[in-house]
Amino acid sequence: MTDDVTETQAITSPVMATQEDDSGISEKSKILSNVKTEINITAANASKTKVPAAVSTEREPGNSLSTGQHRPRLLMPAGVPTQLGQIITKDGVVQFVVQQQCFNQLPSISSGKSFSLTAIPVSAGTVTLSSEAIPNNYCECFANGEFCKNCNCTNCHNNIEHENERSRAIKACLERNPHAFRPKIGKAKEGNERRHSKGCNCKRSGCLKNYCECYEAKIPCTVLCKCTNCKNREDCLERKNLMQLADAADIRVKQQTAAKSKLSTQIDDLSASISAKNDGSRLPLNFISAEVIKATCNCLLKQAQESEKVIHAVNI
DNA sequence: GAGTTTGAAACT
DNA sequence: CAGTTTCAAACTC
Ligand SMILES: [Zn+2]
Ligand SMILES: [Zn+2]
Ligand SMILES: [Zn+2]
Repeated sequence: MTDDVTETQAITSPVMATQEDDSGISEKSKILSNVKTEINITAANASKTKVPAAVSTEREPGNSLSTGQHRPRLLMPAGVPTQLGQIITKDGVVQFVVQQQCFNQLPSISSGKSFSLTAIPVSAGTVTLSSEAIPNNYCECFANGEFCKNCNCTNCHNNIEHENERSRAIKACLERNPHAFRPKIGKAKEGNERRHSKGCNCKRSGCLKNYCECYEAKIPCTVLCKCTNCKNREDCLERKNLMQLADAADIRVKQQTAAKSKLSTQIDDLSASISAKNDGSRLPLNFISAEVIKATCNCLLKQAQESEKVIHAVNI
């Protein structure tokens, strides 16, 4: 019963007492932070929940290197509070502020909006929360401005059934941070090149791995970047080589795919011809003869040789 | 799949 | 503004 969901007014008065003006979340955040430090929560439990994010989702149709899957990189907008999952004491009970799932939104305390609480009994001193007691309030689907698809969020409201609620949440996020939901990396505007709006701060990747937001977006580092040992500047040889290699790999993949489909059709033709020869009275097995095996082997050999050629070309 | 590396965002 | 912490994605084996 201790995990029950209770109602809002359980929140301690100190939180309410301080501020009535609607001026800002930052005030609330401060207050909540103070509460947090008082409780002395172990670090692992203080689940900071991240907030709507401008995600660099611009995905250029043509250049799907490797998987083509872009990590939905979080470019956290400043000015958006991150105090979801706050823990508040009351009568020896730790309460965890939960919010409507998947809206990446700060529960509004002073406005008295209703949200649920998970209550966990606590002895004095440090508190340990089980991880399942901490709901995941951050949802990447929402951050992407999308409806929830295959995320394992519970009690999800980020769907068409809750359209009103959802658009309210979006609006609220945009009010706090006008840049929320806005892809911060690329705008391929005519004339000027697209670039990272803030630049990266890479130290160890040389900006040649997807850890680097610039590299991930396939753009060179700029003067805005504060990276060390950068090998992703416009004029950098390493960058150019890598790009070349990537292109070559891309070509290779395409050619292999083409070869595969060719082989596949050839096999289909073969089996069709077998069927044609088989007038119904005899088993097809009889026609897997030396002739057929030879033809198949030739196909495979041809494909192998082509792949070899391509790999050779790449290595030059 | 487990374990490590990495850097953005948050926080101080 | 710099140093620290956090944490999930990228990466490695
Ligand atoms: Zn970088
Ligand atoms: Zn950069
Ligand atoms: Zn760089």
